[in-house]
Amino acid sequence: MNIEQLLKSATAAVFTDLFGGEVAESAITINQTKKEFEGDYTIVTFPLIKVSKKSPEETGTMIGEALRQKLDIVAKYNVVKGFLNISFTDRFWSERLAELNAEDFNALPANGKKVLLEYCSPNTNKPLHIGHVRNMLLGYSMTQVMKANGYDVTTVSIYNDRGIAICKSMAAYIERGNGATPASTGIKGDHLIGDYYVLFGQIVEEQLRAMHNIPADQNVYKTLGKDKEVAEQETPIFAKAKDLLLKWEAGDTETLALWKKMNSWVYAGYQVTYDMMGVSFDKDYYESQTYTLGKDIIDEGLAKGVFYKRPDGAVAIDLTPDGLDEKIMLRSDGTSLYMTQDLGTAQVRYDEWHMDKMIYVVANEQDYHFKVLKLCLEKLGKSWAEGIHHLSYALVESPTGRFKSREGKTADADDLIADVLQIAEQKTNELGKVDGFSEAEAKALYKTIGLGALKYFILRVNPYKKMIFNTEESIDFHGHTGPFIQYSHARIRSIIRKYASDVNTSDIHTALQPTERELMLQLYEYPNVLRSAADKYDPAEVANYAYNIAKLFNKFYNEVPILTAPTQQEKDLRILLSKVTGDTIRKAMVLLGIEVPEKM
RNA sequence: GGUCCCGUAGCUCAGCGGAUAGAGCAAUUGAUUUCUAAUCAAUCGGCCGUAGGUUCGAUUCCUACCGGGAUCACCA
Repeated sequence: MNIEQLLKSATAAVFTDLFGGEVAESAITINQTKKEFEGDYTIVTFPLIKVSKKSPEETGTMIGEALRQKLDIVAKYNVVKGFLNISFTDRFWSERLAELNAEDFNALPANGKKVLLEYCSPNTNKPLHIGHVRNMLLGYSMTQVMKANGYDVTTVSIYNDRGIAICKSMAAYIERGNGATPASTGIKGDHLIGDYYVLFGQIVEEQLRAMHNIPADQNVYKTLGKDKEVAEQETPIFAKAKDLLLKWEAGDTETLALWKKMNSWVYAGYQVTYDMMGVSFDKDYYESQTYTLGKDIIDEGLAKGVFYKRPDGAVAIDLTPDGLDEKIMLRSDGTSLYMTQDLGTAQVRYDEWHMDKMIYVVANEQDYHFKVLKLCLEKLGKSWAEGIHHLSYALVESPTGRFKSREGKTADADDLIADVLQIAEQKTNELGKVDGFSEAEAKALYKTIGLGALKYFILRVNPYKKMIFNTEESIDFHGHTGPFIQYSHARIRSIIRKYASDVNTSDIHTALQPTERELMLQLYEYPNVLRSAADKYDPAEVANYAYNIAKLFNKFYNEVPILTAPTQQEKDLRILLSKVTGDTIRKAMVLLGIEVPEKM
């Protein structure tokens, strides 16, 4: 039952009876009643007075009285200015509780729609950083949210495994690697390759210093008056990287072997991080296999007159009528661009999956790219293009500004995770929370809590807003945090364990305390939150909801005796309410990829 | 310069047409013979960037401006 819809229809019907005129249901706004007023739901009567021709108070009172008579679930009402506050009966809420327990609101029914969701998609020349963490959390959570909304979701990732970047790592490795491997150095594969990427930059600098006699205390690029990207091109090491790129493209066996070996180390390294984060993909794509895609689409676009060939031979599209610019689709030498590949890859994916929606979880610096991508596909007449959605997320910043890829340990995903786990362990021990736990159980708990803190800290922020990542705060376990919610769940489970007998799940009738009503009302909102999170592509809505439920429960827990309730009926009801609350917290947290412990 | 995104408490964030704008952190105080105090309750803290407009009603929608960021490559 959708209560708000029911109230709307009833209000519209009652309104016509009372005042004659019709009122559109869309003109009726229904909100949850604000805390400081009595009531469950509030009907705003201001918009209705034009037709009712009575004051807001009078209109509200008349509708309230009519609703009370018409619907036996309405216990009482009160009117404050243009607000009609409706209270449902205790019986009504008790029935909802039994209904919540019986129905599995974790998933809305399957809707037969297919979603392809791409996320993570790293460049294989460096380890994952905090931006990827936000990406993975959003991608994973969005996957769960869409599934819970009845979509059939397939997750994919595309590895940018070729190009000049990886060749730089390779060049540095050949120069100074001495055959190092992850096994020989004990360094995680992706970090090892990342180290050589960093080393490449250092070699460039060394060589430039030598070439131009720049003393060690002077900045190379400032002295040269050139950007790094320009200056590096004159160095031998860059020439080597470039040569590797050409050899790679020519299919040189030795180059390909090294490239494969180094990439395999990276993937093994990533896998460790993925496992820790709990993410996985149904299918991996590799740029080395897709980078030539899209030529067909270019031809198609030319044939359809959507694209045109410029005098210099490049293929372009004029998007100035759409407020954008002229965009090159294919280089004058006929080779692919990022856009070319993405057009091609999108088509290939559609041919394979026939998805209704394709969600790309990619940082907001690519907003323009995805706007162009979608627009091009639409102009090419691809009906499926409208299902494309760029889930854009903003930068994660450190309290002192932007995280630079090479400065500060906190930007690195693995370091971040390690920090959070270490602090979770320390704090959990300090509080004696693992007394009586086996070593394995304790370890599992540290992980649950540490990752819960990290994941929640990032997911609770709306994706398109840039967020400040403060390590101190991310591992805070008080207040609006993952561990607070986990703790609430553990408390609930503790009560259920102590209760020891089967929970009475029948429809229990007893007078309700205000906190009980409030909690029930919020629990009943769960499916709405699910829908909204999917519609807005925003897991933060689920995160904030879980917090609100946990907070309400703790209030209830402190105010009302559960196991020692005065009557059996009250006890039964409170146990059931606790159980449903715990279930709801768990379901919501599962959508965020956060585990919830039985004890902590 | 064009386009897009963001400006809400000291800090981190909710709210995005409705009532006296909410949480958490920080600061101060109180609650444990009682179901896990990683809890609860209370105090303190706001011209919702600024100025106009639309509306019965604007933090929320529109316009302009001011701050911050991104983007406008035959890079990815």
